[in-house]
Amino acid sequence: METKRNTKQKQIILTLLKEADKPMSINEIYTQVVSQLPKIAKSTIYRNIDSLLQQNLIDKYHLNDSEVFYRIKENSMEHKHFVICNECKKMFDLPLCPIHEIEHAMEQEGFIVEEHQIQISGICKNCAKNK
Amino acid sequence: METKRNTKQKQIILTLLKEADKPMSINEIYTQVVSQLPKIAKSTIYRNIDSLLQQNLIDKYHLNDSEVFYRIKENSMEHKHFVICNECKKMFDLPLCPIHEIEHAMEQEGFIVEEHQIQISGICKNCAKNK
DNA sequence: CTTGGTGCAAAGTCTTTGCAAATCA
DNA sequence: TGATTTGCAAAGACTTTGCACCAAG
Repeated sequence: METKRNTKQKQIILTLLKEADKPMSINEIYTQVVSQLPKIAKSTIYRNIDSLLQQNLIDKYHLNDSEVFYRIKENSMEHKHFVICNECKKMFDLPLCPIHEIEHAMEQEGFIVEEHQIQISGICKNCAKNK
Repeated sequence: METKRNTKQKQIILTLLKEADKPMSINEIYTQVVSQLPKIAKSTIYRNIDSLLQQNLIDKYHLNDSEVFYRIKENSMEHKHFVICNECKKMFDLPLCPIHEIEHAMEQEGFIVEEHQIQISGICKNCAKNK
């Protein structure tokens, strides 16, 4: 089994994702990290993100139809989904997760659910107001 | 307002998606269409898919973490989601949609839901059996 | 006819990979 | 020290665009 080293680059990325606690794109991550580590390569971001995905420390999301986001995993007790505003692109927590009941129904039919994601988009309160 | 022509290429793509009635990737679409129209360019597929999305005749999905799929829209009465098997990559219909109740809750908080998608993946009955 | 669509090739994006040098353990 | 990770540059994969020609309305 391969060993995962704890490099400065990886620590910074992980800390960033922890403190953001919201989904971030590769570019957002890169821009932030560059300010602390000016010489970091984008490929290092990609490689560390892959590594963190393998280590199950982060999740991957498609929150709108073209961008990929990554977010720190919760204490496994907290289960979170997100909603994105099509106007301001801000993300909001989804207050509840309606999948579990469905999972139950599906597992009775023999399908083993491993992962699920929900994507909801629309217009947030604030943007709706300013229209 | 721009006019949308009904070209042979577009008709073939639309018919293909209608008959498949499951999400297809650009490559799947291309491979199928080429057998009927050997000279078609992949860019024509992309452009027609964009056009069909604009016309609201098809939907775009990310059903696994890297591929994009397109599927014909239902008679607007039928509202469908899909489940994908991580083993055989087959897709199955999701029997019900649990989003509407959430939408309601969200709209009471001022968020206007425009779109939603659900992605569930796991192991289907058949693949689980063969393990 | 007139305008939008097509095929082709080239250009853009985003992501991955090869490699020598650097760094962690 | 020994092996993984880094930065850089180059290669890949996927998607978009420019343009001359074609075809739908």
